[in-house]
Amino acid sequence: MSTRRERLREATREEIKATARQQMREKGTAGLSLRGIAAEMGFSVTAIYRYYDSLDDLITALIVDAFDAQSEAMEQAAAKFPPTRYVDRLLAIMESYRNWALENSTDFQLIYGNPIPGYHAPREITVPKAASGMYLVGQIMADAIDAGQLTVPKDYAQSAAEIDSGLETLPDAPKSILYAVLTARFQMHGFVMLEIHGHNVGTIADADAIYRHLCLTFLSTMGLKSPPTGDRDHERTT
Amino acid sequence: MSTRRERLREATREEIKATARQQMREKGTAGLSLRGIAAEMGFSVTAIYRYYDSLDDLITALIVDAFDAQSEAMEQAAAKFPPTRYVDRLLAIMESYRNWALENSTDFQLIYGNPIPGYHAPREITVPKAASGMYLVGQIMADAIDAGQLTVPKDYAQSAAEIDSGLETLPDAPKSILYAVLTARFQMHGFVMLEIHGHNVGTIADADAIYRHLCLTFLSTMGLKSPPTGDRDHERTT
DNA sequence: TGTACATCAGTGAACGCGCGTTCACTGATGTAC
DNA sequence: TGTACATCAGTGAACGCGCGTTCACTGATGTAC
Repeated sequence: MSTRRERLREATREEIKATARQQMREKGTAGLSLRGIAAEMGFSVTAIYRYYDSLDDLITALIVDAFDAQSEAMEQAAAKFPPTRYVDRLLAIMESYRNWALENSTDFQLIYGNPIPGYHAPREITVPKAASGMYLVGQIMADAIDAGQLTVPKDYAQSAAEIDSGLETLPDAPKSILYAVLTARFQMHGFVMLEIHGHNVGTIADADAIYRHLCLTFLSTMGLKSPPTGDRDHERTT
Repeated sequence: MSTRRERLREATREEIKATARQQMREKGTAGLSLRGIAAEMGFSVTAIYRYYDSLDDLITALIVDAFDAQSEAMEQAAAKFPPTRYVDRLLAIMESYRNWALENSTDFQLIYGNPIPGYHAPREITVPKAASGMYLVGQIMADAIDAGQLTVPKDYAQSAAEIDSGLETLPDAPKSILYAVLTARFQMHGFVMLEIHGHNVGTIADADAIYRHLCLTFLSTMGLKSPPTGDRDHERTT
């Protein structure tokens, strides 16, 4: 039950964040400023303070939004296939990791790039957010293994001791699966980070193809025999 | 044949860069400023202009240095073992990638992180520099394969078409090897990037162990049967 | 060897800029009676 | 239904800060004769 005023207020808060994202797109994450946002909106600078206590406050809100948006993108990618098509869902998520980063590269940099000078993120907010997308991957992977569509590589089992002591304990997932998830994650993250900053230029001609191949190679180390088809027929209309 | 004046001049140029690195360590890459450097050195701001034409000029010099230092760290790591101990050399390089990044994290961020606002790196300088460490890896890997110590995984051969069209042509190295190098590189880079910004916190307890295990897992996909010993006996004294 | 001059290192004031934040204010919108 | 008052959105001036860069300058160091 929100009043008209509350709705307007919320709308303006959103508009400020949207304008902030636009500013970051144009000038980079470090180019973000309250004055720039206000000017873009036709506001006076001080009006912003009605909606956010400080610049830090606004940045925190942007970071939270970015984590949520990234998680949601991954969930939506998975939702394009029925729950039991585990491999298709995994591949879709892996593709969505890169796609979201490319389409929202300043949000991606805001989360994973250099910290903004003078800003310190409250850890209690960012740490839990950061892992949520990876939990989803771990869960699907566990289901896929239960269903016999994927297997944990022998290598992992042989070196269980190192993995056991090296990783944190997670609820509902054995450490071998966490390790597999991380392996994929590091590759995805490294690829995307290098791509965003232009460091793949001299070596990679077709980034789409190589990234996809990287994902498929990973799945094949997880025991996948042949590439999934990913038929459009089976995709859900969202 | 350098005059006394030229040597002093060069020493001051180096001192400025060293102070700049210190400033970045304390305030982050975006906190770098000519005024801050001058104050730290007990100089007036304008004295810096005797040595660098502008802030951009200085940043470019720092970037070039960082690329060189990273390459050198990798070469020195490889040099700890005799030339034919390919696997030990590869492992040492992979470890040095992370170690250098952790020990020189602001240099690493300067090269691979968010661009500094207002600064645009001259591509003709940074692009060739960036790849030189990877060439070294590719070369050792090719030698290791020739010597029968490693092999290109079957997966790569099967999907030669995608790799062939997706990658740029390199001198002296087949694309399958480039692909293998990139696979390792993405993992290393992703791990380090996440580690530097604190995103491994909730999941990884012993980063040293997991990173090493990641490297070994990679080498085992390259056909390595048992982990290398890396005996200290065989290491060169540098 | 000393002298005249050119070169170079470093100074200090000044310019114009954009920044986050504070403060006292105006005027519109909502609420209680 | 109208009136009195509280709440809230937004303004504009001002503060103090740090920034890169330009400019005319002083004094020391090196060089040519």
